[in-house]
Amino acid sequence: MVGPRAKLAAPSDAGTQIVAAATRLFAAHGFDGTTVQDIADAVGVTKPAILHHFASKEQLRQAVLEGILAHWNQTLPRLLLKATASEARFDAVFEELLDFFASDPDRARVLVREGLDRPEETKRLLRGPVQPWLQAVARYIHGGQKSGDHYDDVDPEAYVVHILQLVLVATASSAVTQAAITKDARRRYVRELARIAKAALFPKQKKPTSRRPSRRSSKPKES
Amino acid sequence: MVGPRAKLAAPSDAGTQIVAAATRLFAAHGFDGTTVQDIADAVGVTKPAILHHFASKEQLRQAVLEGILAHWNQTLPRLLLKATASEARFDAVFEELLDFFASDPDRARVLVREGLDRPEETKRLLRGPVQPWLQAVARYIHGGQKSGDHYDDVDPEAYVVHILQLVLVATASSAVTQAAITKDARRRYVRELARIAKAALFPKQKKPTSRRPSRRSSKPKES
DNA sequence: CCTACCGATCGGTAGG
DNA sequence: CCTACCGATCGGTAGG
Repeated sequence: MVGPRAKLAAPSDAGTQIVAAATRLFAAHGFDGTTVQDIADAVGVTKPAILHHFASKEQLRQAVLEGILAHWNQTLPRLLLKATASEARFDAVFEELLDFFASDPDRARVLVREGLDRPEETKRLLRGPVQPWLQAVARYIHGGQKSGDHYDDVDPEAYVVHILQLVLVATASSAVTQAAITKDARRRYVRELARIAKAALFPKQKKPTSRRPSRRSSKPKES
Repeated sequence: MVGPRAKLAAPSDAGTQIVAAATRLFAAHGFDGTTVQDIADAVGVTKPAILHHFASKEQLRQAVLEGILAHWNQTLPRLLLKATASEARFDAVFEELLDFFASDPDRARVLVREGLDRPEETKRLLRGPVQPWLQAVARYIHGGQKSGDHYDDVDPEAYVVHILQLVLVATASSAVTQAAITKDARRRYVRELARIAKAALFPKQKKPTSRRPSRRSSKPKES
């Protein structure tokens, strides 16, 4: 142990640096496509040094996943507090959900890969720690249906799963899929993503052929 | 060479079998998570036999991708011929699109993995051979907007990208994500996926609280 | 946390 | 000479 002064000077200790590098490399190349040596090189230590902090490559993977889920559990409750079945709230919450993943696409990439590489473990995750959050959002939507704010043929549980999945993969591979959009890709990509999620939930008051922004107050039109 | 009779008797030759096994294994474990020996074991031959047909593991990956794209190019034109901006047509075309991927989820899994593992190559694919198909669908939607069948705030290019992405990932990881739905998961999963894609495109005539299927002629309801 | 290694297995290729 | 493989092993590298 070092002195109390040094404790605050080194909050980013070795283990944290290793998990950060591993998250980035697992996201880019996958678990099998990343060697312990790759991580050691990224951190600037030797391979045995990595395996001193994490007894196996497998334990390093679990640490990466736990780091992502911890960040999730820290952010999601605050995000859900904002959620009600009003249109303005939806925009705010959805934008925050996007920002949460977009702020570090590597998290989304790791999660998408995990679903492909380890389906059974991911199922247990979905049926366990993740389930309550999905159910909470589904209940919000169900409440919005009763009050007439949402379409009544929405399947709240399935809707939440699909939209979360769409946000995940859209974030994970945004750099790739935006290549299919000819110009102003980033803005249109995010905008349409939010529009789809919203249009599948909220009935529109205005006619499809009318152009006047009749009721919405400050719609950020393209300039 | 053998006699002409034997030529027709062996349409599923060694190369075809190898590509089929490689597709399945790459889908489940990824390119780096699959060894040439794994593929050899799956086919029932030795490793050098695999590397006789495909000079390297890398060339085998390209053969797998080409097989998927060939199947795509064979099916998509017929599928697009059906597409017009009518609601009934949308149901039929979207169902076929789902069936196309759902009939072999491994294809979707390989494509999702490819987007993560080789972003630059995937970008080139999207901007090259895939682009015309996306543009064609986008033009259909644009036409539907002009005739008032679709919302006028749909971004056709971005919509096509997102919905294709959603169908891809929903197919690739359906077994996993359905675990988050408590009961009757498969039916509700597919049904809500189609509903989201459709609700983001077609304005609804009926009020959100009404239940009667007012105008649709032969909706394929659950039996 | 390093140097120095292990059992095994990697993708790929030799001669036959 | 060709093809479609085999048993064995190449030089390197994996996780530990």
